[in-house]
Amino acid sequence: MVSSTYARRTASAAKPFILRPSERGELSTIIIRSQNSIPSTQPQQIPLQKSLKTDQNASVVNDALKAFDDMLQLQTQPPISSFNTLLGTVAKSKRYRDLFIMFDRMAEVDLLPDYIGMHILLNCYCDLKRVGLGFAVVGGIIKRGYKPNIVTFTSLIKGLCLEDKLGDALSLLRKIIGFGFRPNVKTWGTLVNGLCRSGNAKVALRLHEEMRNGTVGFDLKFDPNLIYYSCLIDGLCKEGLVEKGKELFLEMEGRGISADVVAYGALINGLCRIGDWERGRDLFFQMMDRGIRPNVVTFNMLIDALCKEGKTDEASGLLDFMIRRGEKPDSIIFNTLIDGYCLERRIGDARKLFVSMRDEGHERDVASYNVLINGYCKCGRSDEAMSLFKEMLCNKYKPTVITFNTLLTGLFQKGKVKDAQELYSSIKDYDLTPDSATYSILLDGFCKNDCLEEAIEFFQTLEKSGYKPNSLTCNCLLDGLCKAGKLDLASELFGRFSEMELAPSAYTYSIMINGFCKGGQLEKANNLFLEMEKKGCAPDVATFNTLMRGFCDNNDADKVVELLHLMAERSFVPDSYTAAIVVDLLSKDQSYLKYLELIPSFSDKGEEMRTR
DNA sequence: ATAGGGTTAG
Repeated sequence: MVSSTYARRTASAAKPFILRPSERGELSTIIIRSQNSIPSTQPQQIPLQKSLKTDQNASVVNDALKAFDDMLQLQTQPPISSFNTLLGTVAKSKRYRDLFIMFDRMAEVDLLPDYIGMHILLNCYCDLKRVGLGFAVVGGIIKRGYKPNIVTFTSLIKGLCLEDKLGDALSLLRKIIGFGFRPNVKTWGTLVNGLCRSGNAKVALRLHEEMRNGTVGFDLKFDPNLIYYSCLIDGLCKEGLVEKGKELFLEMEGRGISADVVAYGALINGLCRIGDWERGRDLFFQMMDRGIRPNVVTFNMLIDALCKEGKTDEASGLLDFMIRRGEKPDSIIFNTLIDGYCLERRIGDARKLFVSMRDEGHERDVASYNVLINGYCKCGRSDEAMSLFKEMLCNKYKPTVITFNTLLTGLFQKGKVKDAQELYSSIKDYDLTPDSATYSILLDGFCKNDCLEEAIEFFQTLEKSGYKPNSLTCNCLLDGLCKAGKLDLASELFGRFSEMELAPSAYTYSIMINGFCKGGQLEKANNLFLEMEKKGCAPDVATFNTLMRGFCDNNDADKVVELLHLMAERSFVPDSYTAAIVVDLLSKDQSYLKYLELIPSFSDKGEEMRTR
């Protein structure tokens, strides 16, 4: 190992520590007084500083920053490990902007970070989704004569996962295993988390099972812990595989690992999301019986679940209960409840809570505004949504892409195409970049407001700018073209999917099938239905419904019945659209009454699905 | 002194 170089400078070379607005867009700066100004013990805060009021770690971090500033000015420099401790504290609080300033300050006095310090920097880049810079740091680590270890690679794997480079993460893992590195439980946890967050919980589960069963194909010390299991359980639950999650939960406890509030939360949230509020509540009580104290996050899951069920008053009661238990509500809880009122179209109550937040000293954040703006938009009150937007700007809240996407949706819904276009062009003025959702909203908005030309033109501009539209964005235009009867243009765009390296989804096919059906080209619709299966894209209930609706409207009842049989064969659960088609079919021709027998077989399956 | 977990808004 190479020892770190300390070149010392006089204490006066170090500047007072001035923190700039951090990554999270905090509104002001704080100044930590340097020794030679006022010898105060407390860091001075300018009142505008928002995050610090709510951030419990803020004082710890501020103390660390002050100590760091002091240490840089000492005549006898403390050991590098002391700097590392402070770097580690700030890194843990995710105050990356401050962390970079610390590294800058160190560089100013020629104090090179050592092995640990470089890993803190590496991990920081990975968290910021700048894994390329992370690799550069690794290059620096090697250049300095250090050897990367499993910590180095775990950080890189996380960075790759965060940038959605799952394939690269996996091949890096394979490579280091080949080099003889031994991934540990944190490495596996990182990978499992990465897989789950990118919608690959099933892959994570397979990996888990292979490791557990010893069939993974390489030498492995499998020693899962609570956090590892929590990642997996949460990932499975988020993909709706709650029963698998429960199994893993039991497997974990079977290994003597007791669940904590997070592990329980994963399951409770999973159950709530699939609408199994009863079992979610039971689990909540079970958790409390075991002496595990629910916290704000747990309560938020339940409050959100109640809100989504339309039981906002009960949700509000639960919030009171939480407060009585001594948990301090945070902005997320309030935002959830405000959203609940909005969902119920109780915009007055939503506004009241929004106002009372400020009056009672609870910090609002940009999401509070976004939620309420969405509420107004959903109620068709886009003017009030826009005034709220202006109000948030006046109050120095920085809008996000979500703010714009919400407003754009609201404006298009009210047919205010010009306003929407204007708002869209203003996005860049806020240092924001539209995302794929913005593009979809624009395309969809143009199409639904009879501005097909604008939609086509916008799409072309996007492509010319080098942007690669994703399939969801293409679907918007595709749907617009189909609904406008421009089947030739739609077919052309559909035909370009592979050239654009996009895979049509079941939804894409449904759009095209619907287009052909409405255009009276039933055969083409049917061929597309057959084609999608050949290409490995499984139709879903909506695809069946679309095609059946086409045949039904075309009075081809036999074909509808054939498709109904096919659905039943494949254990599809029919929905209300399916039901409407069947009803239509029967009203057209009583002789199809005999096919009613299909319905009980469906509903049995539906029941089975629900109770499983 | 460096790597891994849960909640809201489109």
